Amino acid sequence: MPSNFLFRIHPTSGVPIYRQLMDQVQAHVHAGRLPLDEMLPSVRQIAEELQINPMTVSKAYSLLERDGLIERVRGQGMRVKAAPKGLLPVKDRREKILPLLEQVAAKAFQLGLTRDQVIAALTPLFKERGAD
Amino acid sequence: MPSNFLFRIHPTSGVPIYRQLMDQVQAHVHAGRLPLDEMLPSVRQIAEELQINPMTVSKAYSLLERDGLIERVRGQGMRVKAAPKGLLPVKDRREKILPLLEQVAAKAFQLGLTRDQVIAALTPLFKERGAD
DNA sequence: TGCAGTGTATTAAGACTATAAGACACCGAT
DNA sequence: ATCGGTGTCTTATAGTCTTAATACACTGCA
Repeated sequence: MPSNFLFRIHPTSGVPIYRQLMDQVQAHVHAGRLPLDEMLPSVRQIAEELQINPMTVSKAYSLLERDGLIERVRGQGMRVKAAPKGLLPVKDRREKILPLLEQVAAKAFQLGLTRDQVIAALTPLFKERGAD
Repeated sequence: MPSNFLFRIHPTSGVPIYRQLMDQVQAHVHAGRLPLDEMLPSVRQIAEELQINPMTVSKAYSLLERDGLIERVRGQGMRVKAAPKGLLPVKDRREKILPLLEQVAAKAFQLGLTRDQVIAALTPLFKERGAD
């Protein structure tokens, strides 16, 4: 069993709890801490650990399932799902990430970081996955 | 008057508008883009520009005044009360944008977008800010 | 003195977030 | 079949966020 818990809530951030959970699941999947086909902690388990309501966790899980990142296994729980790579045209996928990129550009401007500095910081976050 | 507007709202971020405004005012003050004793844009001016309610801007201003960052001048508006802090080292500024970049990388991974595709989508967003 | 501009108070309404307690269908194992 | 586990549905309640329309005291200026 994993010794350290995977999730944490930042109460002062202003971001809804279910959104924070979604972001962290996504990050863990990307980082490989939640491998493919791995079962996620149960809603009651996370709710107990974070002292929040199970329905809040359920809301995060449901939206992640809608996004195709995880899947529901009846009577079992939620499982990390293989990315259905390429179902959507590139243009649509780009549109989905655009709001995030706008935040990046705004924050970079705020901090006085150039485009190249941002790219330099962003590049190592992309994992090597052999040929694309 | 400055040609470029100082504030921007990200509707998809989940962060309340008044919190976004507070963060941006604070960043501008710290960076010196809003110097000491400078008058801030009026609540109605910002509300018009961002297509939001004046009371939402007022809420941000009131909380910033409570924090001592700005002060109210009756009949005039809000004035910057805090001195600009020195620009942080690049390393610290990079740290501040890192969580956002991790989110970008994770989302890109989920969508099956490569590093180059992300950069291609990000670059034009920097050009809108003028030369760096 | 008017007048336009400043932030703010008020009231009302709607959407969203989170909690609580209970119930359900489903699954695996005893 | 029973039991404990899974996610989810339902109902209700409370709080926050945002908008809208109106009004007020205050200030600088013509």
